[in-house]
Amino acid sequence: MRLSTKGEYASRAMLELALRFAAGPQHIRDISAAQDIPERFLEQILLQLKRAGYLRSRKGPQGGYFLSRPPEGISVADVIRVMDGPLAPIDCVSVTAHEICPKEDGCVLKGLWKETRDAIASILERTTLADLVERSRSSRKKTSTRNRH
Amino acid sequence: MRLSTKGEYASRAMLELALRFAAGPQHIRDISAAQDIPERFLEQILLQLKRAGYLRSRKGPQGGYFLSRPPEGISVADVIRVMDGPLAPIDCVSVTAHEICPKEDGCVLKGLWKETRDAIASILERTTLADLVERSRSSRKKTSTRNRH
DNA sequence: AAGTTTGCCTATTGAGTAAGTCGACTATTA
DNA sequence: TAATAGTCGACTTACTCAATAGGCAAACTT
Repeated sequence: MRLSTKGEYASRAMLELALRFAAGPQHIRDISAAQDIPERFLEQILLQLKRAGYLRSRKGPQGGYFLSRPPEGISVADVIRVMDGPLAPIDCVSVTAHEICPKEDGCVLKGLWKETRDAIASILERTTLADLVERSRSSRKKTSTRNRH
Repeated sequence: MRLSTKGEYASRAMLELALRFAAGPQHIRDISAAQDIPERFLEQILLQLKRAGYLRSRKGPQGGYFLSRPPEGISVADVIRVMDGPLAPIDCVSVTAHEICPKEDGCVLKGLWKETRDAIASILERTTLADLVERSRSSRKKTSTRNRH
């Protein structure tokens, strides 16, 4: 039940972009540095997220990446599905990659996998980047009040 | 968030063994046939589950595998952990493979992964092989009354 | 217009894992 | 003692993951 490194990096990068949403385009290099993600690897990840429609970009100096819509409109599930595919533990219970199970009869395990899928999806779908930003800001306030820019 | 084939096969095999728990040792071959799992592959899986303490075996004619304790005492989480390792999406929130996160401060995502892990674990830990057997029997009764042996 | 900055795209690599196969060995029982 | 069945380790094949690299295209600067 593992999340790929790519999926984790993508989540972190999107969070970073959500945190700086108001500040306009962000360079790959800066996101890479802020979140400690290999630059060339991050490049591919952002590109993938762009192709999926969650990011837009601008070239040249003052260029960079930015969310294609406000953080409220993008869930963690959206991000992970782009990077890692369906959330379901196995395909026969996936909503996005539904595949007919040859063993239709009394496959009790199928019910269990579906339950699992729904539990995962319900958490990741209702959690938006805006939620993460909010949590991030409130936890930062509690621990220390440093405002690095 | 994928379950490996091995994890799925293991679950199916254990369910099969739970269904036939009263009948004594079951041959690899029969489990393989009943659940449509490659025989030599299943061999390894059962061996692994044996080493983990969930199965016992007997050699020679009338030999085979059987659960080391009643189906109530083995959860699906137990089985999957043997085959695929920790249930957690990433190691820093795993109970079994806990690893210190270098980015301690305000890692909001960590909270989310933990929530996800707990949701998965709660389902798979409370579901025992006995539960699956029960569900299997009641659903079999509903759809048809064929009793293949 | 030239040059710099930045993202865009494709290919490649190296490591590791996943899924499955194989051959020989050992214990049990008829 | 022959047949049955599990045990063990090695091997294979294909694929995926994580990352790197090279050149291209757009945009901004001077």
